[in-house]
Amino acid sequence: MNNKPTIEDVAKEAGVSIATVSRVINKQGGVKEKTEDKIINAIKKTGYIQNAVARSMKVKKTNTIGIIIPDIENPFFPAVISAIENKAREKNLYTILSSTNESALTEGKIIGNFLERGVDGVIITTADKNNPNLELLLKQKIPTVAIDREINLPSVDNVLIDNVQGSYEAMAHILKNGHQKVGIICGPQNTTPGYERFLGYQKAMKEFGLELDEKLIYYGDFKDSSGSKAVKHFFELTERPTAIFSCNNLMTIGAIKELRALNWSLGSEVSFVGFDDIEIATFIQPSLTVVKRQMYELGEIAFDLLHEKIYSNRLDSKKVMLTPSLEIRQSVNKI
Amino acid sequence: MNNKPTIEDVAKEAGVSIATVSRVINKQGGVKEKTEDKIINAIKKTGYIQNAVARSMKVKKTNTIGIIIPDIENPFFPAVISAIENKAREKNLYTILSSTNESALTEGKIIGNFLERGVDGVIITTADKNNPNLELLLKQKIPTVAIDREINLPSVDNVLIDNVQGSYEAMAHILKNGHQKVGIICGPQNTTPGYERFLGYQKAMKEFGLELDEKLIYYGDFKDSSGSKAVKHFFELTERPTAIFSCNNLMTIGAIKELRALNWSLGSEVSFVGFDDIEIATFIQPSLTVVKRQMYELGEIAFDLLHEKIYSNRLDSKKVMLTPSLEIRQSVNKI
DNA sequence: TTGAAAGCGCTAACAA
DNA sequence: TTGTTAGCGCTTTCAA
Repeated sequence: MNNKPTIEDVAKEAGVSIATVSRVINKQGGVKEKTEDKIINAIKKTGYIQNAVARSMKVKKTNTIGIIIPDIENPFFPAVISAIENKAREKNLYTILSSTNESALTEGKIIGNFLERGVDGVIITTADKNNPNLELLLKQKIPTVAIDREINLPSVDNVLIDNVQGSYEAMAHILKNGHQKVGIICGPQNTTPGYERFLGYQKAMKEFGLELDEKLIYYGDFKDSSGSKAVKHFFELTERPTAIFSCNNLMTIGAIKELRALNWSLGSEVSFVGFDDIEIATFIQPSLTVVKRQMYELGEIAFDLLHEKIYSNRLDSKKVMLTPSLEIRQSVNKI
Repeated sequence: MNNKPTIEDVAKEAGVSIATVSRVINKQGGVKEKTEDKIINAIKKTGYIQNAVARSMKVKKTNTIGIIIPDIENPFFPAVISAIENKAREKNLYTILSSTNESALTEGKIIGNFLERGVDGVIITTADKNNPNLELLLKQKIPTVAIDREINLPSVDNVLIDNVQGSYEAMAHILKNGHQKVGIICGPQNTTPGYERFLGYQKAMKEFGLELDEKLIYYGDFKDSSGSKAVKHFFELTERPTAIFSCNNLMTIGAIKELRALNWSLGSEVSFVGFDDIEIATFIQPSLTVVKRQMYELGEIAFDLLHEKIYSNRLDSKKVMLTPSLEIRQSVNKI
């Protein structure tokens, strides 16, 4: 940011006042065409670029929305972000993205930074819905939309998918095929998807008259390594599960890798359903049955809600729930 | 950004001047402990958060670096970004990410926006190395590091991988196995990787005494659809290639999908090597031989160069070249 | 249709 | 050790 030309340089060059220059920059009208031409030329000549920092200071708007996600390397998020970015660009809004790496501490820092920078709104998938730093957002009256993981604070909108329903359907599909011993690879229980997907599992088990078995419940962290650890754990059991349900994409990948390493045959020896579709699902044999959700839609709705919140000063707390669908392929065998 | 508490509110609350408050906020020392305590309390009481916009205006630093990538949904970039973000966070710098969707026009807008916001530096994988808007970055004296795709402008650093070498090795591996008709799925020729990977192909063909055949050269756009179109094109040839080399990950995925749709058997009927590793590579049968590169390292080096450029006012143009490696798996058969 | 000037919230030089 | 004050570059009254 070295001695760039300022609005004053342009004014001098054009022989007018800075107020007039400001008027043409912001297209407010009420400037003689001839004057405007002079100014436009002066802008070109000086290479002037409006200083958004100074502008933000006056208008108290940054035209920027902050996006906070837990893990940029989980392909689910780039898809959602892509949707948000496209919509934001249409509306001439800009996005700041930061990823917390599933750490509530980092999340707190990022929120602080976003507040300092003065974002107009925030879209967040929180690493921990009990993170006290989330309340900072409210204290500063920053319009906020939670996505994928619920935040129970007043005036925060939530765009969620019906995890219970999604995992219930997955489980029902497994159980209808006669499986009785079904292992689950859970996500963190302090996140909505982690908790709710486990709920769907429990609901299905109960409905089909089956008891929960602690040995068949593995608590993972949504990273692929826990998928592989879970499979190893299940494999070492004296009574192995005949089917496994994995609660997210990354853990599914880890699990499938481990299945292969262990020579535990997918489909014939152990059925499998994963939450979230993944690239490899249709490439492996048998292809993988998964719970699918509309990531693009999720991002778009979140953006629309945020936009509305920012520009209409809406203060209530809306909740949108999308229903995922079961994509039945070949990885569940009949018993 | 509604009537948030300002430094003045804190000063009033603590009964001191704003200068003193500023001193403790910025940890400059020279403040009596008792005064400092009063101020810290006042900050808590008022819920004050430093306004980074106003601060940036004075110190002419935003502590923000802009990252521009062509496609956030290409998993190569999240990996690189992740590395940059981690390093940036360590140094208390923040990142703004925007993706151009491979459009030079959008890229221009994003650059403009970054300039307006006053980023301290930019890391960019350009959609078009001839984009005239890139020069804006120089005019405004913004330290810039190009990553993956070269930018030939004075004072721009480049962190590249040796595409020629990588694709040469891939081709050499194919040709050594006796293949003579090798199709290539190229990327856009106005990008470094697109152009150079094609060069490596040509170099290998020449060295092995083979003629180029226009029918075996397909010009794609680095998206998966062109991978599948390319395979279809090759399949319809009266003399089909016995091996295919794909120039990026997404096109490889599209190509493999099409291979299956066409029942054109990978390995036995057509050998295949892809540039960049992909998740499915080790999941399919036969597993896919690929050119691998160090994405994390790429991001880290780029960040280090940028950081150095920003804080030492270095003006020369460094160039770092990383060498990719061939990961030989099973998708190339001997003829 | 234009210009002068106040002030956004902050930092830093200077003074006390 | 603390306070006063001049801007940073811009937008926006108010006046001309």
